Amino acid sequence: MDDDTEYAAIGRQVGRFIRLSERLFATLKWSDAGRGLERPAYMLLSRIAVDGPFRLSALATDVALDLSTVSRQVGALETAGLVRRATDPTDRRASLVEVTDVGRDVFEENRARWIATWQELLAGWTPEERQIFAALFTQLNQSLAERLPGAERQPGTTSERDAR
Amino acid sequence: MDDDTEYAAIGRQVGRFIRLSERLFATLKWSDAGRGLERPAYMLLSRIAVDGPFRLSALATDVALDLSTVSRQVGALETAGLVRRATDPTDRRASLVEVTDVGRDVFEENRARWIATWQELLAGWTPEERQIFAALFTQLNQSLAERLPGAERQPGTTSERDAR
DNA sequence: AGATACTTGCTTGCCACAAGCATCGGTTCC
DNA sequence: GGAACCGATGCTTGTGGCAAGCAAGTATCT
Repeated sequence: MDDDTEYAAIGRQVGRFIRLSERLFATLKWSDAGRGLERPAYMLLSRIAVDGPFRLSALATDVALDLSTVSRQVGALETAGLVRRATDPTDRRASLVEVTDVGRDVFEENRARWIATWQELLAGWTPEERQIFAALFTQLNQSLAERLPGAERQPGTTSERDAR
Repeated sequence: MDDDTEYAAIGRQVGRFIRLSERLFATLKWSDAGRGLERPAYMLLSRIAVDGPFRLSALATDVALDLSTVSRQVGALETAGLVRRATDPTDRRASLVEVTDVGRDVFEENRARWIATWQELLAGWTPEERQIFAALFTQLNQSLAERLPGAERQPGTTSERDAR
């Protein structure tokens, strides 16, 4: 009974959070050095910059986006010169996407800004709170990823989550 | 610094979470009894059902959506019969939106489903973890809301939904 | 041949911005 | 006192745009 309200509280906060963080994303100034890039492109850029060359398909499963979307976004990143494609020598159907020097700069700048945003947002928190929150959040994402349909993670080939 | 990575970790989880929860929303079956409602309509419905009659403008600030969007979604809800509008007697420009009986049923059903989802997702968590997480999450949303532009919330009494 | 890695065309959901309409509240003018 | 006016407010509607998925196509691998 009252247990309900506990879950309900979380559910409610989640709903609110999604909305708010969407707006947060939207209002952030992304350093794109004048290139007209979309928000999700930066998500991909950061994945690429952090975890080395990716195949498009690997990226797609990693961020839980349709391959077609990834294809377009990577295309945009490539046009903007933040990312470079090389055909996979072992399979010429596939491309390996990797970050360029410019791309890395842009990434670093955005990363710094993003981190600063969170430092600001979590200013009043104790280190323990931050730590616990991060841990629980990670755990939640884990469950979420497992629960989602189409999240057939085959261990081995895909080096998705866990990052650095 | 290592401090960076802590904030970075949270930031990263946030990004991931947004994506995942979008998919979670998308895969959820909303009880709409055959009415073709969009996802955000249910968000509004739940706000209306829980916190009584709302003015559209109050709803908009509450959920951090543009008034035009709210207007359309409420229109859809009204057409679907889940919600009813009455002109505010004290100000005939304004409408008070309130939930209908059917709307309440739909809301309850969705709420139950939503709660069940979270029970499932947080199955492995201890009560303490859930509680802490809920609290921190709430706090985070608070900071987020304050930080967002156009959120000129006064800390005192933030009940922007008096109206009635 | 059949699977795989991607690309491209199309549709849909969702959002914001801007212009417009009705109403309100206060001021001015008679 | 009341009519006329004026800017502010509550909402609606028109429009445009991004991002996501699906489906069909192309090239390549096995």
